[in-house]
Amino acid sequence: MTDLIQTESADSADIPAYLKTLNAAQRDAAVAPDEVPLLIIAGAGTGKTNTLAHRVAHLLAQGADPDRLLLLTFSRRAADEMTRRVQTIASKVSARHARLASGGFAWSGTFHGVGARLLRDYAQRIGLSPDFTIHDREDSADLMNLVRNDLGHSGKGKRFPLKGTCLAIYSAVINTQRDLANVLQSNFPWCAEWENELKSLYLGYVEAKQAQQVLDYDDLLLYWAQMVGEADLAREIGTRFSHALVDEYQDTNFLQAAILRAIKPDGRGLTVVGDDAQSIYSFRGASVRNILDFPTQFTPPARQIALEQNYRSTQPILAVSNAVIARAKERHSKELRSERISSEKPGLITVRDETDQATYVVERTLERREQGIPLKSQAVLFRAASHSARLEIELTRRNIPFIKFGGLKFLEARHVKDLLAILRWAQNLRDRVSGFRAIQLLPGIGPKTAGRIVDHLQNAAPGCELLAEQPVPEGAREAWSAFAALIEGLRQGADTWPAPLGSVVLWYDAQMDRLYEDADVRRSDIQQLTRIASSYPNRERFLTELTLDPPEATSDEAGVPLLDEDYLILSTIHSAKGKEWNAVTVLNVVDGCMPSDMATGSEAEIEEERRLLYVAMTRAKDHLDLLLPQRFYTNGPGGTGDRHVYASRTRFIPSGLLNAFAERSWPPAPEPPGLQAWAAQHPDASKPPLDLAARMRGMWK
DNA sequence: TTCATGTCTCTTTTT
DNA sequence: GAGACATGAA
Repeated sequence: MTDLIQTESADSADIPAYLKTLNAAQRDAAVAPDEVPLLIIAGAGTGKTNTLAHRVAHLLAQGADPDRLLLLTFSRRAADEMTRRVQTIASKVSARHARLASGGFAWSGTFHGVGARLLRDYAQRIGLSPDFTIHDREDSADLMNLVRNDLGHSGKGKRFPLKGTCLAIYSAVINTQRDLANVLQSNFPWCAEWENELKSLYLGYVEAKQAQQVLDYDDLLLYWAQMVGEADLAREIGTRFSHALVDEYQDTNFLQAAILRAIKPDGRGLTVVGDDAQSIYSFRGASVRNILDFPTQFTPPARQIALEQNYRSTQPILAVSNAVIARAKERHSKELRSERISSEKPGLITVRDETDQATYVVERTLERREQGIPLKSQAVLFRAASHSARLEIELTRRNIPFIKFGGLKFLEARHVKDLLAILRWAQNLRDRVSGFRAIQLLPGIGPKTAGRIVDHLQNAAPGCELLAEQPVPEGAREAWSAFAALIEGLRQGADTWPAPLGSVVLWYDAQMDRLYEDADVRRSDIQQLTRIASSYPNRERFLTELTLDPPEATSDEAGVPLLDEDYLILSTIHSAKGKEWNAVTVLNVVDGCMPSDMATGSEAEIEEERRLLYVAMTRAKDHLDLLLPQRFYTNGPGGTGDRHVYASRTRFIPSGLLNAFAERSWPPAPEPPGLQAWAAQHPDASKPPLDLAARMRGMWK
């Protein structure tokens, strides 16, 4: 007894103050020696990111240099969260580190973002121009389309895969590092007949990117992986970073794992954190194998620490979540525990259709706000961005502010892309995608003329691109001169910012009424873009960083609500990972949405959908509602938009699980009209309201 | 060659 | 409800 107390007090005396808030397993993970690679298997809500942040704090306390820490994760939202938490906790280690609270950790971010920075640093040594531009998915698809047309793959008898599909296949090949035939057969069987054409298309695509000094998202990883495939560079980059810590490791793909192995071949200084039950990104090449096989990839093998104490959710919420994931086919068995007692079962609410669903959510949300739960602590989650459309209408109608994460981005709007294309083209006249798009904004100029101009410029010697002399049809000459002058002005004023933006907006504004019927709605987006642009120091930074770090939330109003304003969170489940809210509502928990109709092809896909539901449910701290519209509308093939299907409860919640939920219908079924109700309203009535039998008899009297 | 119009197909999740 | 593609008029 005495012994025990002594040990305990001795222990707690040894524990530095900044680690005292952790439990034993978390602390083990935080202070584990860095000579051996470390794998932290952490269930939902077990303080995963918090533990990672404390490990960073511990490394700093032991003298690590914050500029030599590589902190990586997959999604931007997770990266922001990780960076923020690490900064907060690391700044508490000592006065010396207090400055880390605001900034610091230069190498913290998404794989793609950090990759882009490293590639710029080493560009010259790997034959890359340091001012390469980065194409987002749409730009990449457009370039793919240009090449596709050049090769004559479009419009000949049988339909060739669309540009987006071509890019998706290409991306799958890169990220999984499998060969084309293999990927086609397993993921895109309906395109298998085009294998040869696709191969030549991809060669053309790669050549086009190189000619224009453009990288796409996948290149950021591919070039990085190739770069550290060279022993010299691998060593150099490996020693540049004393430690590499990766959050959400279950979402990494083959390339990302290869990068880590290359810079930390013996695993020294390497820490990865993840949860195989939350792997939801296999559609872009993520592989659970990365986390399952991690320990054995090193000698000595990685140390493994599991975190199973859940601090987030109440017991009843965790119970149903555990039950949902327990039915998964293959998983790292672990049972999360919670000590948060509650008598409130998660709700399973049946509503008639999506309109009722929206009304219910709004009323319930307001009710909860009355009970003291601010809107910001409530979230509505859904499988696909479009599922919240009706809810958004209802929220707007009732003047309830909200922010939506995921789905169609601001940057994907056509008019925003137009404006960016002008700026990008001015930055790099060889950028055919931007030029092709920008030039066609002029009246009287179509694809043919634009293509010709773009070709001319590509072949012109650098510095000799004479815009005013480009061949344009007579009718467009005047408009072209004005446009050429605008571009020249932009090129000369490349180092002033954001002043030149004004002239572009002015020019574009004049074109908008001709281009768009709803020009006024789009104008407010242009205003917002101007505001965002002004916050960057120069044009180059604006254009390169916007692709990797675009404004991630959209709201009904132009401009993000003020920070002190309260607003409801709407988010796709994918974008919700790593987050938590007091009250969580999940929309459309029906077969067809969860699992999505698009993802029922293979068992692996269905299993991922199950994990997706698990991720959604485990975001909730105190209140969880799953909504089951009895029918929902689809824009299915042949349908005109108002086709609806009758839906049934998701297969992931079988009947055996129902008693763990509080089942309700909404709106509540009306009291059956009849005597009882009537009698209740007329307690003194002795006669029925209408005695039909007496009337029948009376007809014959 | 551009531009307006009609028909057909496809519709997820993120960097 | 949008994008790809075809068709025909200017």
